[in-house]
Parts: sequence; structure tokens; C-alpha cells
Amino acid sequence: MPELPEVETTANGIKPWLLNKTLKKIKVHNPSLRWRVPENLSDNFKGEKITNVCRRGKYILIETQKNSGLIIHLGMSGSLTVITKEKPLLKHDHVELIMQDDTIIRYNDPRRFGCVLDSEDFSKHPLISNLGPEPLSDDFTAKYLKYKSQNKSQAVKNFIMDGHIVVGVGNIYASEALFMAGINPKKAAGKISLQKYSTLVDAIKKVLLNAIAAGGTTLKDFVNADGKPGYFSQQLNVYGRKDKNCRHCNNPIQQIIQGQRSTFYCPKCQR
DNA sequence: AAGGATTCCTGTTGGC
DNA sequence: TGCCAACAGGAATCCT
Repeated sequence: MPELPEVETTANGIKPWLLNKTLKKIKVHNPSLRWRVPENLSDNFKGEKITNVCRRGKYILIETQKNSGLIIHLGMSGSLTVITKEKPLLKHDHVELIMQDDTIIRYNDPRRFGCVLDSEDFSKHPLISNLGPEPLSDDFTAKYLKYKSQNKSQAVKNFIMDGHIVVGVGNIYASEALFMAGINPKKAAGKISLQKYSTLVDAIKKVLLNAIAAGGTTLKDFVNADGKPGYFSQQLNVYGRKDKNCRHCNNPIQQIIQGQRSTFYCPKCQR
């Protein structure tokens, strides 16, 4: 499941193949994704030079002109692969970006939770414009979280997974960061001290940076831009470890459901 | 208005 | 072993 580190790795992986190159055409093999891939993508982008490839939250932005271009999300099973020599199309290959030099970027997404869209102004696009700060930026601070959580009864785990609060903290790393910070995921966001938020902010940054350094953790279906799977490169302390011993206190890890998502935590270490 | 519930989809997993 | 139901998950959107 691509989380922020996987998206970062993917964006970095495809960047050298795209930057300052020109798009020859875009082939849409199957437009059926979370939102239908626009029919006229190829017309809009044919002959356009790519001026930047970057990440915002879990969106990959392929810029052709200042602040406009393609918006790609990998959903939970999406991947981008660089194709340099002939390779048969796979079942869930939805879109191909074909470059002037015949390099192909293939978008594959079995579960179709992702998207490939275009935008004339990223900063005004509804998917992008209301996003919270980047977790690895200096804007993401304990003070900010404390401010945003004022009077909130919402569980802190759901709070930090809300992209309007902070982007890129997915289900796996939310559990991991809360464990690292020693915070009970059920605790109301509004009742957490500034000091605890400081610990949490550090934990989120650390967990994400670790994963990026490891090339991205994943469960099953992530394939990085080189086409190599990036399985489980990082050790997970609580996620998926129901009934296993806590690595700190040896008591069993619990699994609960919050916001229809599994949360794993240690009731002894996280209060 | 806030926050919980639903929704999209298919590959994998667990139970019988 | 084989079949099938349950499950997982990002995040917009709907609903209360």
C-alpha cells in the first residue's frame, strides 16, 4: 500500500526519465479508476515538455508548465514502472506516458483506488488545494497540531490521518508513530499536551524518514520505479502484530478498529 | 459543523 | 485440496 515513503520513492524513481523530456503521447488502456481518466489527456499533453516531477502528500505531480500538469495517485495498489525495452502490457496497466525518446511510464492499479488526472493549476485543484502541511516540513510542528486539535474529541489516530491536518500519514505509519510516541490512539486529540504533540511530531518524522531511507515499506503490491518490489524493508513494531509481544514491555499488542481501519497498539506502553 | 459511515475494487487469506 | 466469504485499505463523499 503506497504510503508517503513509497510515493516519494516512486516520484524520485521516475523523475530522471521525465525531467526535461517531451511527451509524445499518453495511451489510456483502461480509464476506469477512482475518477475516470480524461479522454483528451493525450491531446492536452502531446509535445509538452516536463518541467518538474514532485510529490504533494501522496499525489505525484508531473508538471508541464508552471503549476499545471498531471496529478497521479497510486491509491492502495497502484504503481509506476519505467519501461525501456519491450514488455507486454499487464492486466491492470491503465495508462502509459510515452516519451519522445520512447521511454514509457506505465501506471498499473489492480484495485483502481488511484487516479490519473490533469490540472491547469495544481494550487487550485480541489484534491490539492486544501491539503495540510507536509509532515517532513518545518510547518509541521507540535504547536500547529495543538492549535488544530483544540476542542476536538476525535481520536488522535484519526486526527493525524486526516489529510487536511497533515498529509501522508497512512494507516501503517499512524500506528507506528503513536507507538513510538507512547500515545494511546484512542485518546481525544484535544486532550493531548503540547509536549506530547512534540513527541508525536518527532515520531512521525522519524518513522517516515526511516521508511524513505529504506526505500519504502509496503505490504504486498508496491513496485518501485525500477520495477523491483520493495517489501517490508522496515521493521514494524505494532502494525500487523496482534497478540504478539510488545517489543518494549512484552505484553500483547492489541488490534482495534478506528474509523473502519485497523489500529494496532500496546495498551501498556501507550496511554 | 464535526465526525462517523459508506463507497469504490480485486487480490489475498482464512475457514470449513 | 478447493471453494468462497471476509478482509484490507486512501480518501472523497454522504449522512447524522
